[in-house]
Amino acid sequence: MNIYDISKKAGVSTATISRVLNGSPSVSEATRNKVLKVIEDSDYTPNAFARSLGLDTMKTIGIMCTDSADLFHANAINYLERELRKCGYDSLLCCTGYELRDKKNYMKLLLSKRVDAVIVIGSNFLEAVDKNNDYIKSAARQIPLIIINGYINTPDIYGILCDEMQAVRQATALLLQQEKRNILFLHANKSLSSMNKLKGFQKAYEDCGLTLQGDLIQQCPLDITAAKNHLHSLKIKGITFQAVISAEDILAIGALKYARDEGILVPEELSVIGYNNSLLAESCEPELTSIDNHVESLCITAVSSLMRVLNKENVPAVITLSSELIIRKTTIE
Amino acid sequence: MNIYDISKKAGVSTATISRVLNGSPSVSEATRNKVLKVIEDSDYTPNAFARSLGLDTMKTIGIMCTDSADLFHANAINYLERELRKCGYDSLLCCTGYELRDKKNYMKLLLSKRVDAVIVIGSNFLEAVDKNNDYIKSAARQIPLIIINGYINTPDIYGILCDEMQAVRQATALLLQQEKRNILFLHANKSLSSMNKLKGFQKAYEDCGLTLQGDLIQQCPLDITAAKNHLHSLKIKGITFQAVISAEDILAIGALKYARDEGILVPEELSVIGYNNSLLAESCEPELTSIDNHVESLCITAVSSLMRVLNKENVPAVITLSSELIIRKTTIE
DNA sequence: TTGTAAGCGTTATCAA
DNA sequence: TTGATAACGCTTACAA
Repeated sequence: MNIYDISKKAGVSTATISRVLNGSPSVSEATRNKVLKVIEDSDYTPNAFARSLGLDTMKTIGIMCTDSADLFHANAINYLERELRKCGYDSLLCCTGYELRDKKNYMKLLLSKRVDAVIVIGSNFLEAVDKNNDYIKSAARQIPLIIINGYINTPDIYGILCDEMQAVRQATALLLQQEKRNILFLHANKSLSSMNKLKGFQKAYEDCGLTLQGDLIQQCPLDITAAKNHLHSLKIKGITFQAVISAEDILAIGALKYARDEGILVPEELSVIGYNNSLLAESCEPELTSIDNHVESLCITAVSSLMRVLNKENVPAVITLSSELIIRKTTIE
Repeated sequence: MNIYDISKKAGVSTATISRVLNGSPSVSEATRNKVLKVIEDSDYTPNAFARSLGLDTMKTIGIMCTDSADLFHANAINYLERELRKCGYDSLLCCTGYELRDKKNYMKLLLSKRVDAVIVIGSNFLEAVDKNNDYIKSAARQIPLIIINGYINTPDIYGILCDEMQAVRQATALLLQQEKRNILFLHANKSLSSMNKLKGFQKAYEDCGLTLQGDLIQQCPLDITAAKNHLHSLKIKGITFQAVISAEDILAIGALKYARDEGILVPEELSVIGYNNSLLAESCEPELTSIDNHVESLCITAVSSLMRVLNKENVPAVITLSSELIIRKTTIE
């Protein structure tokens, strides 16, 4: 059942059918009704492919993330999909995993599907080695490209960021003020996002004129048990710390588990601050002080920026939203 | 830049370009290399719309869920996307929210985009009132339709289920054996999934010949604090219970928070069992005994069933995987 | 092994 | 207000 069939049945041309379908004003009321009636009776659905071919758009935005099961990503996907839908766009989701090769392939795929734009959920997505992000730059030459929580300095790439560096800097400063001199910074990877947080951590030490010992910066897998065990092993090595700031809530949970194992009191003997203010932060015990990066705002801003880019309006290359420290029970007042 | 441009540059016909692009064996090595070289140099990407128009498929599967931020859904989306990709399919994601009206619209939208099939993530998606699922039945007449963790008894709908009823029945039986006579069943909605779990709960009581008091079945919003407060209010009303089984981990976490508030010992005075075995179950304290519904297996099975349906192979209407009780620290041995 | 040309189902331009 | 028809870019049956 296609537009020709309908045109025959209705006794008008395909052009007129198309006009009715697209709400063109230049169709007489009588014709319109006649056509609508026929369409109704035939339960005909226009072929989106043919339509896309002519218009060269499918009204679809590609969303790339490493892992949709990660809580931050899961929330972002949810908000993005909702906002895009409001604007009449579908979301083609790509969970690339962590391999650069796969990320590149997914990007190629999205381009070949001729999505109207790509939104990259940048945390854990961008590589710290700049050259490894070249494929993103090259994609941006073809279609609008928005990065959430990340930025690559290239024309045609728009970054919607939250100020991770500043957030960690303030959180660290808070702990230093409380005379916690040995703070452990725990991260899971060398993503741009992690490195920004680390910078904030280091700056806070500089701000106070304190020297930061190298062994207080630690990396471990993104997993509760891995984080817990990592801290145990540090303790055995004799590395001491009175606080932990982690780049992810999940690592902070590991720190809480470690403290419980060792009988260390939280927050009195060990303060812990997580990042993301995810559901995990409310689930654990004691409830976790965590940095909220305002996912929802990031996503809403990303979509509205994207719409302006698509409309050829002028959009700032970088928009930075502030983060917020949510104080719960793993830090002292 | 289209196939004609490439064909001119390479000095061969568009048919040959197409053959090279699609890996047809009937192209000479020399021609193939020449064409590939030209394609490379021109950084040409085939137009997926034109291709889809001819083939009448975009190799895209629609995924519908209520809320991708829910941990079960987030995991399912991740696994589904990964498995579909392996089979060469993209995923068009729809997070519909909980309104029936919206669900219907999303389904219409997917159909008009001519996806090759739809996978519905059923938990919280299917309505308990059968008639409200009619739009799904009607969609199934047009394209293959797979429901994960849900089933509608209609030809052309395939259900990949985990045995929620049995799982809850066994978990309840375990508690009853431990002389916990008043078990509270806590659920967040009247979805088919919740109702199945409830049935298992009731059956376990029947199995033991015990009568279940109506006020031990409780509903509250899907939220830690809401669950906690709900239990507080029950206590005030004088409703007593020695165990909680919840239809979602998040409600179980609320129960743990309640116990902590009240100084009730878990698991000695109150046993708690969650559902989903999500990350939350490992994050809380004490760590939560929870029913694992094997999301990954569900998704892998769903995709492989779907591929068979697409190949017109014979596929059972219902596949049920067993669930598994993961014992942690909120139940006694 | 390669080329020609029809066909996929729309939309848009131009003419009536 | 309506119709005829080219155009969108690819695949494929058939011919060479």
